[in-house]
Amino acid sequence: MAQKPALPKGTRDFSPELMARRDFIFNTIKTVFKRYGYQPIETPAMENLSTLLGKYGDEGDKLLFRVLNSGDFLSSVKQGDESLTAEKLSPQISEKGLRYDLTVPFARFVVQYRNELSFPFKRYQIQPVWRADRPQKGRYREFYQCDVDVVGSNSLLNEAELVQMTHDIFDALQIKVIVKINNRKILAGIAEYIGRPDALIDITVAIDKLDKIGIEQVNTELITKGIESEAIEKLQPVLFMEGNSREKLKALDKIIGQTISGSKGLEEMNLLFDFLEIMHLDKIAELDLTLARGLNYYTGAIFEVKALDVPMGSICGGGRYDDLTGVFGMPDVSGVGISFGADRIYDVMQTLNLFPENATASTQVIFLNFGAKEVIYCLPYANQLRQKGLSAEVFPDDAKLKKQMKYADQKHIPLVVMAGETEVAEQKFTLKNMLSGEQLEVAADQLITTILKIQNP
RNA sequence: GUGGUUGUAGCUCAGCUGGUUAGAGCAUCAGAUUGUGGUUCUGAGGGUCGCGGGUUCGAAUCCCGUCUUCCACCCCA
Repeated sequence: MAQKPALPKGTRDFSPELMARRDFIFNTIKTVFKRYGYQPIETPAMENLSTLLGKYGDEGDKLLFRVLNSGDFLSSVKQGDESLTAEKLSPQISEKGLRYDLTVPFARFVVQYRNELSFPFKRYQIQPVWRADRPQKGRYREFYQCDVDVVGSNSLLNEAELVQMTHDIFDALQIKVIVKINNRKILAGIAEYIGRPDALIDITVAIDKLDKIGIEQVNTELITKGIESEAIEKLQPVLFMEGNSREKLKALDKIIGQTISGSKGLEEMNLLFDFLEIMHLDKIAELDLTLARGLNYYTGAIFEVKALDVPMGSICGGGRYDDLTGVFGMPDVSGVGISFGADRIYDVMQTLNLFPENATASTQVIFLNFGAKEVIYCLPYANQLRQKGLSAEVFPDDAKLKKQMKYADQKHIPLVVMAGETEVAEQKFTLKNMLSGEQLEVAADQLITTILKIQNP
């Protein structure tokens, strides 16, 4: 019985054409990562739920894909008197989950191999992650992240380097971006200043929506979260703050300069912008106090990158986490990193038509098949081309020339080599340029040099 | 998780207030062209109308459920 082929919700296939473009993105990103001394690692698609749960907040826990235990996973389930809920059943039948991001598995990795790594440890990691979210524009259930992180260094130079790599990558991809930067310590200082340090998360999440829903709705949300009106009143000058990054930092100093975390955060940001100015990166980076970022583990700088010419969620995000390795038993190791969302970058480049034309070309030369004897005549020459570094193929079947030509045409193969009875007898080949349609005859011993000349003029 | 939306050939879509045998374009394959693609002409194949149930003499069409698509919220790359 034939079944309809289909994919799980929110997942996609990638054809050769798509892969050529995706590889273009991955290669660009990788090249930059390596240029700054980062080394690749990979971790499994699955992690134990114990390493995943509780790292991303309640929302994140809900979005984790859980993997059922193998075998008769129900046999050991203990059912009490109370009714069975998914929440109670889940830990009994599932102990593994698909990774939700690359940062937490990396933290696990660092702790596990701490004695073999030399710090600061700089790694990059390009792998898919899974989230059981509802798919929509730019949001998938399986997508690739390209993470760069450095752990074991507190220096703000690392933050500056991440911004610089971000600049290099999007410059190479020709996407115009703005890097928004904020600092959790500043946010904490603000929460402290208005007298609600406990409500940091609620406050930042509400502020994060400022440019989306406006000041009044933000204030409404703060009220529903139980923030007193005097506190909201004290918050207003921060929300209305204007000027460039430096001016904002200066103005903030008057407001939260006295708070412990606030002053620390301001100090960090001033130093970071010093670096960015020296590196001439202050044009693409800006301080954005409304940037909150949900991931719970960030403690210092936070980043988000948005494409300027396309309305789309962030294509890149990251920040500093002072104690992510702490939960795995390795305290006081600070890390900072950023993650590039390859799939969203793809969507941005697709809408802006930024992919280079020749990204799909693969085979450079094809030998048509005129029959058994003729193929034997061609085979050594195809091999010689491959040894010279050209990609060459020989059509496997003795099909009609029309079909073989059509194959070459649709695969965008620029050069076709033909050898039938006549060519074999006269020890030559017929070369056809598929772009111009021109044909020329070449002596067999001249074939390789002629093709090389055409391919690398 | 909440609200809305979509589903007809491989793809993009027509298909009227329910009424004979569900259509088009593109794509595929074959031929015109026995050693020549991208243009043209001719022909052919391809459908449980997402799936399940209901209403009806009769359902692609109306109703319910379910899955899927896309969108908004939540959250996020």
